[in-house]
Amino acid sequence: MTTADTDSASSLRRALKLLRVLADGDPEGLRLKDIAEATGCSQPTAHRMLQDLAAEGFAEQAAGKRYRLALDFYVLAARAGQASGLREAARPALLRLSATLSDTIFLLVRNGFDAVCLDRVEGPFPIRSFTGDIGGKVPLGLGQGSLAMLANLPEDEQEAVIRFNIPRLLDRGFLDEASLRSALAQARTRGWVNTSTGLIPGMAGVGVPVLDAQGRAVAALSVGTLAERLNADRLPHVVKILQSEAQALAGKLNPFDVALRYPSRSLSTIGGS
Amino acid sequence: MTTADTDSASSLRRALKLLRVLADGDPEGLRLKDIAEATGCSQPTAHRMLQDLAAEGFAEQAAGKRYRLALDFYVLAARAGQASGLREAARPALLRLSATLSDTIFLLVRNGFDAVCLDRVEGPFPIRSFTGDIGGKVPLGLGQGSLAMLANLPEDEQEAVIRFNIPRLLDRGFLDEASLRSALAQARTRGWVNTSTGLIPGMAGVGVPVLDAQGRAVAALSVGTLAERLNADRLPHVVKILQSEAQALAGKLNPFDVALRYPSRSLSTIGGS
DNA sequence: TCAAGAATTCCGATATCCTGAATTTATCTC
DNA sequence: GAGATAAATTCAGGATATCGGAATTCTTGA
Repeated sequence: MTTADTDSASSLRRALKLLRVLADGDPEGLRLKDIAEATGCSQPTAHRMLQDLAAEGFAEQAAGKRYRLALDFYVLAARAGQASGLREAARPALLRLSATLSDTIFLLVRNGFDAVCLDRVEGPFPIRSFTGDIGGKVPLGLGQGSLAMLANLPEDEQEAVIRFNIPRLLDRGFLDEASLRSALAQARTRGWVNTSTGLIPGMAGVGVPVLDAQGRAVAALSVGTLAERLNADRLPHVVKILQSEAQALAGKLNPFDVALRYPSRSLSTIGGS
Repeated sequence: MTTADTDSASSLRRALKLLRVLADGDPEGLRLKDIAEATGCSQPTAHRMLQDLAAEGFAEQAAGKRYRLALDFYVLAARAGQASGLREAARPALLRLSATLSDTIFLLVRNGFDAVCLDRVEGPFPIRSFTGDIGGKVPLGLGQGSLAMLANLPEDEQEAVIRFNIPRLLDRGFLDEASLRSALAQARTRGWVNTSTGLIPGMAGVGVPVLDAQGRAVAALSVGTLAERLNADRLPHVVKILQSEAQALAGKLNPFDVALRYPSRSLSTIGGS
């Protein structure tokens, strides 16, 4: 709690919070009153911020006076940057995997103590997953890809993440620390994860890490499918093809230094909030 | 120039400009000094804004003190594009089209006076296009999909767009207003556009509009390929399959009210800047 | 049609933000 | 490897833009 987020913050930070509110809210748009309430600022203030956001193309007013994020925001993010670099680089792999396996494929990256779904290509089967849509977050350790990444972090980081995430994992139905650690050990030695034990009934998946030059996990590719589609016959094939794509992707990533934004400030920031 | 962007603007708008600078800049990150210069504010000011952005997870410091956009920004943006859920809804169609035609498929939406590339699935052939990557913009009227959308706007809107875009189109190699209007008329009656006349040598494409319940274009599907791959034999087939997907997509869109953000403020806003 | 609620505008007080200078840190050259 | 240069970061005072309450206009629902 070095920098409290409860009380006063700079006007910029309040505006950014406002953006978050918009992003989390109904895609159809939010009413000014609700926005003001959610951000904790007065109605005129929210209104003025939204005016500025709209003037810059970051927000727009839909029918019914509702405010929502505008396309420019998306365009900006899509255009450039490290995250989208990875996404662009991985897109062909996702498409190939999806076409070959006829299943839903996820691209995850690590962000602090979470795994974030950067991209997803849907297969023909209806899937339920923790990660959910693009942009969805899960604690590191929950789910195939998420677990695969956690297993391939440097010792100390892994330990810090585990300590921080254990309560969150338990909250979401995970068994206990011992089984997490044994799963991690297995994942590290085998190089892949499968979740047939399924916290989600009827679902199963395989996740493999994408490693950087130092052998640390920077991302993960994973498959989510129906449990019946991951039988003993098919599993080895799925693992093999996933690993092959992950390795190819890792090769392309060499020039990138995917920032883990971990040791510097984020630990205290995230831990403290 | 109602609201000048040259001189003073609210601090929020300056911060948003800063975000633009970051997005446009080197993915590896930008130096504080250059950021300050690009945004036109002093170095300490830029620094403070970046601190706030970093604290909220919108920016981060890569190695070498360089600043760049951070993951949270992309996560948020991923949802901004979903304003209409269009991208998710269209994804399967894009994949089918790409698989069937073995060509590059674009999903475009209208945004003010531009067509924006919301999604793209690459085919095996190397393509050059105006729209470029995801997030890329072109003036309405330039390119297959862009033209298909413009052709299917309500009269008055179309007229306003044409007036505004003519100079921009001429700048980019378009012939003249008369040929634009005849192309639009043809596009409207036929229901599709093909650009074999190619402003880009060797390239050709087909674009069809995605219409809402009122018959207005809200999006477009288009194919971009090598001119030799769009011969008289194949063209009808491509048109047919594109139209069929566009129609199916339009059906899915019924419940949505895709805001055109047009008549209210955007015209003056965009026109004035 | 009326009424209640929401959105937008206005205005004064004040907290916040900006500019300039100083200090620390990194980078470059030899 | 060490000095010098340039950038990054911190600090403080003063000006200004920001904030919130109240009034007005507009919309929504009865």
